[in-house]
Amino acid sequence: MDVKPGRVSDIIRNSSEEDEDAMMMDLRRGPWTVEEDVALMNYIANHGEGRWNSLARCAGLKRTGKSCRLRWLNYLRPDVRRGNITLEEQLLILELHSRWGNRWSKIAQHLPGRTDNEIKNYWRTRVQKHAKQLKCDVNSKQFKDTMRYLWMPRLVERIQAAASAATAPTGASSSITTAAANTYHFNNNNNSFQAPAGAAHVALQQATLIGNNNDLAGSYTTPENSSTAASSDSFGTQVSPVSELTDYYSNMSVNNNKPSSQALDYFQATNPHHQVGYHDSMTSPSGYSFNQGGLNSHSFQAASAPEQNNNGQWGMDGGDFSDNLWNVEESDMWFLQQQLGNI
DNA sequence: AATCGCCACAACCGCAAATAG
DNA sequence: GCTATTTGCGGTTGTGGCGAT
Repeated sequence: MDVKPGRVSDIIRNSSEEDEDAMMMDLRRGPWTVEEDVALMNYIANHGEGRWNSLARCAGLKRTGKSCRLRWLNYLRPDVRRGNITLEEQLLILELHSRWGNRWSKIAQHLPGRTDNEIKNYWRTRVQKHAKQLKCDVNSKQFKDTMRYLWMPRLVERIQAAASAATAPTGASSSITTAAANTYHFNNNNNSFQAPAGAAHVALQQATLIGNNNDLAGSYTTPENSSTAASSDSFGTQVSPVSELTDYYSNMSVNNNKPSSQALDYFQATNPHHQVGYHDSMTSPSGYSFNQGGLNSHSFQAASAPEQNNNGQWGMDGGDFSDNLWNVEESDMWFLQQQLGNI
């Protein structure tokens, strides 16, 4: 979403305690400007984060400490990962939410670089939308079973397919150029961030941060390449090895595909106690049964779903592969609706 | 070309827990 | 131990973008 510079109307004027303080001090709220972002980044680069109220004052920002903290954590922090939620991340979110419910910050701890806000937004916009389209409550047993027995196995399939396809050349490299043009640079000489020359605020929305001091080190994935990087990025190492999903995804046949994703490995851990993989017919605890035909990639491809191309492939019509991974979510909806129709 | 409605996401709000003084 | 302040979290809202009409 593009963010326009603040307006006069953004000056606070209502009545909570913090707002009254804010009004007394003529504090701003609403979208952040490039100048504010740079001021905040520079201050944190030199003094570190914490003590947000005093930080806001000392940095010369007419913002509440709360607002500064949120801006930093959810947006400016160098390690914040932007761009589409990858398939692996979707899978993790579904799994972790089924375990912990709306504990967004806890879930976010297992998705490096993702913020609780981003995950919460994903859940509300995507997952709840699916529940709505399936005409069931997002917290209902039926929807949870649908996620567990249909959607998640389907995601695993797609991750595997993506891993195979990733070995083929893609045309994703051009995105790097775009990102580079919208990049904030950290100047090591004077410990300051510099906005790109003539930066419109819209550029900030897609900018990556490149820092090279102790606190702000490294370069970060771009919105465009974050999806294609899914199979080899920083998943897994912080993820608990214990998953209920392993019960369902154990012994999955991966002989023909060799996914490199650690996240997928996470869901494929061998469990000697269970011989039934997701390709087999399953009956959910609440009594819904899901036949293997719907979960079999061959029969699935043979069906006349809306986004199937002439080659019987999913979304691989010559466009950017990461886009297709994302857009294919609609075919998931079609697929889930077909399956539920058979129940 | 203009308008409308929906969607996604950044930012805000209120509350509770943690920490400082 | 008490109070004030700060931090963290989950829920909600406001707004720009974009497709449909």
